[in-house]
Amino acid sequence: MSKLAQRAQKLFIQYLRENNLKVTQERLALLEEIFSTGEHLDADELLARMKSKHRKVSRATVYRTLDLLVQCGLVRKSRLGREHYFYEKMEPGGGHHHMVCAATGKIIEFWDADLDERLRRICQEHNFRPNFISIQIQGLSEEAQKLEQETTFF
Amino acid sequence: MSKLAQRAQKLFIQYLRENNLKVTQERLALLEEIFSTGEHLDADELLARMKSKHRKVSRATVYRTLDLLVQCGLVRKSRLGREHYFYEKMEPGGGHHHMVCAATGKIIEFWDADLDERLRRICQEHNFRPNFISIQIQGLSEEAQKLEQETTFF
DNA sequence: ATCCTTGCAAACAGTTTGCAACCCT
DNA sequence: AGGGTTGCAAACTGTTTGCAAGGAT
Repeated sequence: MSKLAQRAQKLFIQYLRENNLKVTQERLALLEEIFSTGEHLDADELLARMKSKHRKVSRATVYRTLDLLVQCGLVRKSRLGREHYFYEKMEPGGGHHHMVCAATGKIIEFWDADLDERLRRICQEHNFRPNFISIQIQGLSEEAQKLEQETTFF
Repeated sequence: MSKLAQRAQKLFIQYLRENNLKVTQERLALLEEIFSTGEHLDADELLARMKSKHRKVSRATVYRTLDLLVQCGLVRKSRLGREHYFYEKMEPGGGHHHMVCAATGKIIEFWDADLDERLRRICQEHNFRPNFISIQIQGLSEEAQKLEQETTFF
């Protein structure tokens, strides 16, 4: 288990205790799985991974635990232009933005400090606190561009 | 009917004819309603408006017509961090971005030329054609900030 | 007359929830 | 022991689809 994962577990347990919630096998196993993998995953993916690797957990528990993790700030939940939510672990200083292909759903991550700074200023102007910023650019990825016939009038 | 709406209708009819589709009452009425109102609306809102104003149209037809309008570039469809899609008419030169409150779902529109330019450059770097850019910033609006107790560890 | 479109209701996908059995503390 | 938690299945929300009746060309 990585150092980050260990820290996350500690924080999660702390959060659970503080709120009179139980530290269960399922919750710890889910947290571990989330922090042991790459970036984006949706509930089904997580469920499948749990089924194959650690331990069987019900779909309901997956959703309920993800909810808890979002509430305590260890995971962020977004809807990137597609049909379902996806989740990703929060990493200290691991800020990044997303670019989403409107046709294929492909997600590209990128980071641009200038952009970030400008965004924060814009948020300020609108009295909007950017506790976490997640940009979503809809566009067409390379692959999609090949298939596309454009029909834009304006 | 505004000039923009008229132009949209003309283009829509042209699009329909070119594709061997029929110019029906329902389609025209839906287009008119979309172009006669403000910015964002979801399928249900549109359905409700049709029910009260012009003419009853079925939910299925609403979705099917919206699809057509998206395909011919007169309407854009996004998912702004929330549970359903929303649609908005395309206006020539009416580019704008969205900021979405992660808590309340409130949508703020804004425009920032610098930001736009920077985004286009980033898209280029990733071989991503931004046929339309729609940023989504997740954050907390003023109202939500009042209710919120922060629990962010990182 | 032909073929497309509509409306209905059923199907669907992803997510949420009520409840009895179960597990943490 | 007690109260939160799990798993199951049913409920739910938003969207899509099959099919018979109706409308556009």
